[in-house]
Amino acid sequence: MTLPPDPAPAERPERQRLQMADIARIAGVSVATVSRALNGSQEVSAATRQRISELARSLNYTINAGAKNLRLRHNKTVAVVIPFDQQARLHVSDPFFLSMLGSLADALTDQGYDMLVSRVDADQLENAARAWDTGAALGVILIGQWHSHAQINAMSDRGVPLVVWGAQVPLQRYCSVGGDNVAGGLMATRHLIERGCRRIVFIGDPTTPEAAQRLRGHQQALLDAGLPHDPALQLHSSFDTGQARVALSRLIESGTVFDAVFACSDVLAMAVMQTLRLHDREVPRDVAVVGYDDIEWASHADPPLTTVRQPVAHAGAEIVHALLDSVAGEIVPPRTLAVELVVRRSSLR
Amino acid sequence: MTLPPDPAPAERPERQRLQMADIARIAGVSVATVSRALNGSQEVSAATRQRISELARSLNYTINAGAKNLRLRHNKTVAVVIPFDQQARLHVSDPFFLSMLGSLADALTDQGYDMLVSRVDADQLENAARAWDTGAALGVILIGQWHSHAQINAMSDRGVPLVVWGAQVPLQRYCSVGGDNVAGGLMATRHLIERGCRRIVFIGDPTTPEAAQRLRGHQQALLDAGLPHDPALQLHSSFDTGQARVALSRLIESGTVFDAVFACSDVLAMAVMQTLRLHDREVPRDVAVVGYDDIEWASHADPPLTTVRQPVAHAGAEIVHALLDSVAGEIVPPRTLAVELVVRRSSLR
DNA sequence: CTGAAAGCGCTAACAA
DNA sequence: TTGTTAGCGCTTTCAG
Repeated sequence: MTLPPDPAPAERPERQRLQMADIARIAGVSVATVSRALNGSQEVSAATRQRISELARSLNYTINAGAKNLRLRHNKTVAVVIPFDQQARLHVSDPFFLSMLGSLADALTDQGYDMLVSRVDADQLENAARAWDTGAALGVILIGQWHSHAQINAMSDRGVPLVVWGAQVPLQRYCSVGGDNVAGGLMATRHLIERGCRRIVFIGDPTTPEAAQRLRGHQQALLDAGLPHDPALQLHSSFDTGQARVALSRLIESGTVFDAVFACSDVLAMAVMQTLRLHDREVPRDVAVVGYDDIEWASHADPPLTTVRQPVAHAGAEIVHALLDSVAGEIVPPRTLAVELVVRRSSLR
Repeated sequence: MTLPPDPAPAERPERQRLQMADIARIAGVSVATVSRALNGSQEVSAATRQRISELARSLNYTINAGAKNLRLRHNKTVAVVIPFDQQARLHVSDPFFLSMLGSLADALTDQGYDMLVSRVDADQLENAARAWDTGAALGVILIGQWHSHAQINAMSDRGVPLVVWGAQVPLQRYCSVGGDNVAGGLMATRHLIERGCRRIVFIGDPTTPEAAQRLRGHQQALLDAGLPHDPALQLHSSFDTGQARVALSRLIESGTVFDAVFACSDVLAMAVMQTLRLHDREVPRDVAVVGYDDIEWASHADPPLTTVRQPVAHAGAEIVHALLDSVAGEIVPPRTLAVELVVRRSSLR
């Protein structure tokens, strides 16, 4: 009337891993005592606690997290999902996202949480909650909101604890943490104007909230300086550098005059600089260039790239914090982090 | 004599997530039936199976993975650990490692596995097995072996299912999957020699197994061509570009003559090209440069970088395969993957 | 201070 | 075909 599913002693799938009962037996105590000892309970005598801890350590025994979580009805892992846009071809490979991942890993590790990473097609963002639905993670961090605003709202409404790195947008019912994109765009363009640039190309994909805000800042800076906004100078390009190259080449070939480019990411800026060189435009003499993100490569570029620095290291901690709070049931307001203009040679003319 | 730890109905930590019992109640069947239905058992009538599946889907219910794993005594997540060397300052941020991560994510997802990512200090690599010890993961993938050969052997001896991306070295008791570093070094240097280079600088850290093998290939190529091996041309630099810059600058300032550089990574090669430019050496006219990895940036560099391509996409699948096999108890032999020289402008003189 | 026993959410004999 | 029930590895009341 039971189910000893281990009749043949040769059939066990993944034995060898010891469990609490094993070390209890070896130590000659009950599992309850081992549990208490390993969890540092004061109820157990210091001596046995010590003895059991050492035994466990020497045997490389660690409490089975799954069972513990099940019993305690909680868990210590958070899901980080990288939306992966087929079209934009922006995979995990953008250095900015990579560094974000690193930053999150650090913040999570600091707090004793594990990080479950997955990529999900940006068109099916509802899959992002899978790790939560299955109980594998206590919450979800989304890197970038892309075009999925509505789906994210839906997940949030369903009660999925959720924080997204991205822009703060109207009607958002989830917590976002992001850089101050409007200020970033403003700073970048204002700087260019101060360096004497008058016809500044903007390149990015304003259908994403972040780029849209950067564009807004850009336009504001033009307005502030009394400069006209020429639509011909606004180049649409997703984060894919191929598009950027084509768009910029076309612009140059069309004979349109411009003396600066503000790109929505450093990767884009790199493509811009290469394209300019291809067309014998020298940076910064002929065209000043400003990027966005301040990835490590930016300072080593040739010429070193002026860019808007996103507070990546800080962001990781901030995001994790927000998620943990929202798991605890708090209503966490969106947060906008200050960004900073880092001036290097690419914009000095 | 029991433990209803939910006396106050307002105290429950993270309720709201439904469980099998809930949907069983709603569907008016037993949990066993739900379980069977959701697992696609043939024992349950097609009608109820359908009904229950739809109910679950509409309620966003998903089987709790932790409980299922506990009961089934297995799990579907693998740990990917990125050794993180304080000294080499090589974090997750090297694009090569990033793309490796992406490749693993894809391969794992394809097979229905989750990916738990952690960084561990390369000096305390024994922590890499934590996810396995706690039962959180069924195996561990290590990206790079660095200097921790012995510790990896130890983990493997302990029975931790383990695959490392890296070089195949003598006395290794774990499975490694890696590019053919000797061949890579050979191809790179032979190519340089064919282009007429005679004094070729090698830059890398030969205390890591991978770089050591690339150096071996490099030396072999020199030997094959009857060229002398000048120790002065062998520059030690970890993957940190700062070291590379300093070392190369010194070499130049010392007046040592050279006409090519073979760098152990593309990131290093980038630093090399910048340093050369700083010293008014033109690439490839004055100095030909070959890198290693073929990260995305390489083809967009200025000039585009000749490099040894590592089969990243393929590697992810290969590694996952090896790990799964070794979890299944097979003895998986190390595997060396073919690499390929991609000739671009940086070496054409 | 320690042990016995119940049960976290699930699966699979076994019985009906 | 479906329900009943035991138990995966752990924590924690309650009794000793």
